[in-house]
Amino acid sequence: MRDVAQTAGVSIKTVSRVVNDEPGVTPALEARVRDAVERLGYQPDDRARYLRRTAGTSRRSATIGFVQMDVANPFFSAMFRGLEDAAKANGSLVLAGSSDADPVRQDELIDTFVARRVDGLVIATRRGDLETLDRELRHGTPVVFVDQEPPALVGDVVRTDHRGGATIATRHLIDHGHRRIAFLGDDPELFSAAERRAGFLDVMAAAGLRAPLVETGVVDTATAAATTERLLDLPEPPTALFTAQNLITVGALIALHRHGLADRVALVGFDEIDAAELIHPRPTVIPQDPRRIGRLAGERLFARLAGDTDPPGRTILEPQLIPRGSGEIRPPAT
Amino acid sequence: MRDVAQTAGVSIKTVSRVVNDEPGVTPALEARVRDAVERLGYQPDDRARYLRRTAGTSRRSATIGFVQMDVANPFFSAMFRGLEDAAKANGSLVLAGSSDADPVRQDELIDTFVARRVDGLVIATRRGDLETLDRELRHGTPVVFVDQEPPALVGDVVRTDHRGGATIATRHLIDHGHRRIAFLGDDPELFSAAERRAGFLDVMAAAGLRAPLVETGVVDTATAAATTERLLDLPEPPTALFTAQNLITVGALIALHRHGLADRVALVGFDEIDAAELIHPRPTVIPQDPRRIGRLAGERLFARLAGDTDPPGRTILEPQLIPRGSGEIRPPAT
DNA sequence: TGTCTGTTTGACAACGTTGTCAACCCTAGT
DNA sequence: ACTAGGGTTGACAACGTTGTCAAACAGACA
Repeated sequence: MRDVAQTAGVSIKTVSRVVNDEPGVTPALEARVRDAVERLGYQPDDRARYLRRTAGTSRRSATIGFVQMDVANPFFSAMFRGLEDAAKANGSLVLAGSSDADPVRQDELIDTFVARRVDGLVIATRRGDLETLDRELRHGTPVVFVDQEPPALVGDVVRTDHRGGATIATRHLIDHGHRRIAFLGDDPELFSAAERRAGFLDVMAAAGLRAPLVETGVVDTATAAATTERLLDLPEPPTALFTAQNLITVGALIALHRHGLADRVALVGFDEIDAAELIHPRPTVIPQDPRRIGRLAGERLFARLAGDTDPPGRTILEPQLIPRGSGEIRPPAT
Repeated sequence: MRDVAQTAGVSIKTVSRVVNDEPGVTPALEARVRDAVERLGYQPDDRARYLRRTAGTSRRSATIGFVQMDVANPFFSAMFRGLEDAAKANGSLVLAGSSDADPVRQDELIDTFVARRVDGLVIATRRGDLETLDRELRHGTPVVFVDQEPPALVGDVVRTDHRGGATIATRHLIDHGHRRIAFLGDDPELFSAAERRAGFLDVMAAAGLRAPLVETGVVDTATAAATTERLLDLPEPPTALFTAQNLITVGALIALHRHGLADRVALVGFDEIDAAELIHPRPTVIPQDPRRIGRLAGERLFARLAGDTDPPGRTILEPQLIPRGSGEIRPPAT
């Protein structure tokens, strides 16, 4: 900027005025400055700009931080996109990092984001405790939790009704005559996984059914396939599966195909899966809407930044079941 | 930081020394400072830090910018992850934005990233011309192009050998006896799409075959399905399809299934598709490795930042065909 | 005891920008 | 011709941090 001022033969303040479209600059001078800007390829430094501005008006860094489990997971990348849409509407950018469900990495990311003075944080946390966050919350940085819910309601939450979705899925299978229903879910340390399991157990108990086939800690497709095969080999195998996450659904379907049981054992999955149209039987699922979750989380955040001081609240999305075939298979006559 | 200094009863420089682990601070003072930092929940402001540092040692903002078509596209989110891995290894973060293949939005993103003084840019550009980039390149900001290639080799390029992959796919179909092969590809304004089409046409010509069934501008699954149905209804329908992108492959498969021709018409697709194991017949594909592309792009960028001044070069990944069934279907005896 | 050395500490400028305010110029009104 | 007033311009401080350098202090040696 100093160079530009020198080239144009004006003070740096005048250059500042021109690049900020402030009124009160003679057209002739403005033209000289713009010309110099062009020639030198000058671009203002937002870091210095925001540094100075935080004092006067309450300008922000126009950046929000998104801590997720894994950027490459379609569920999170769709959420990312929703968040980006909200950020764009508010002239902001999104800094994103993957925690891989590692609490240490998660804290590192939060620290780094805060050091850069992001205006707010959106977090899909695995962790129960939130020591690191405490500091930021005290600092006044707004935090929105997505998908997962922290033990205490220290910030807004946007998520699917995991428990309700699981309830619908389980009831659907019971209504289609199933009694021996297996549950396959992720690590119950995750709020979402625990809730889905709880929903399953609720409905089973309410229907007076025992639930001996509850598998947790199923983290990927391969494990899901292996677990499913083990269940199918039991003396009394399940007549239906409730697979409580997208990767698990895919793994279970692979196992069913291998055993030639895809048309005999019912399956309802949580989350939509890609290419569902091409799979036989077409899978019945309870889809989430991650892009919407991301967008809503972003909107909550920007509402906070705009001055909303309501106590933290929950935005719960109610999922619906999409019957497509696999969930409507009836149990064998016995 | 001033507050911390006041609380601990020392100068702000001493606080700076403590938080930066500089040597030469009495243990007693250091303890007082650390205590004050803890009590006040102080966190240094990286913006100011880097602002000051750019002068002395050649410190960077420890941020790189990633301009992609769509964060939510699995191809790009995998690439994002690879880039993040490389960034993490270099203590950096990734700022990402979706251009939706809109040149205006793309330029906006580039401008914003540069205004934040990212250390480098990774760009998956749709665009032919690169006006906006010119300025950054002159400025010395390194740029790595991924997946797509700009008209002039103004920066490093990391991408799959689109043309070579298309060659392999086409030859594979010809080797299995096909003569009437249809091509379905994305907008040829995209470098990758143009290259794949060129590879297809090369091989067809070399084999002395005419290629009247070349469909371009197929941008999504629905269009791909409709186009495929139109082709199948021709008086002389193709006996094989080369679908030059993941979404197109899915759309074509849906159309084939609807017509009951999935076992009769051969198909080879560019890009891996999810749940391939579950689809019948299992799709033969030429997969790319987007995560690796992202990682390599990141490594090129950090090599540049470390002082590498070689002329810009290409890193081309050679894809391989995975035969899984759909590509090995032979044409009807006529 | 005086001096020299080395270690610890702090005052100050600077990074690139904008907010504040005073100085300046021009025009118009007396 | 002088002054008031408005519009244009620039000098300077400040944002939060670190680099530079000098001051202050302590200890060791003659």
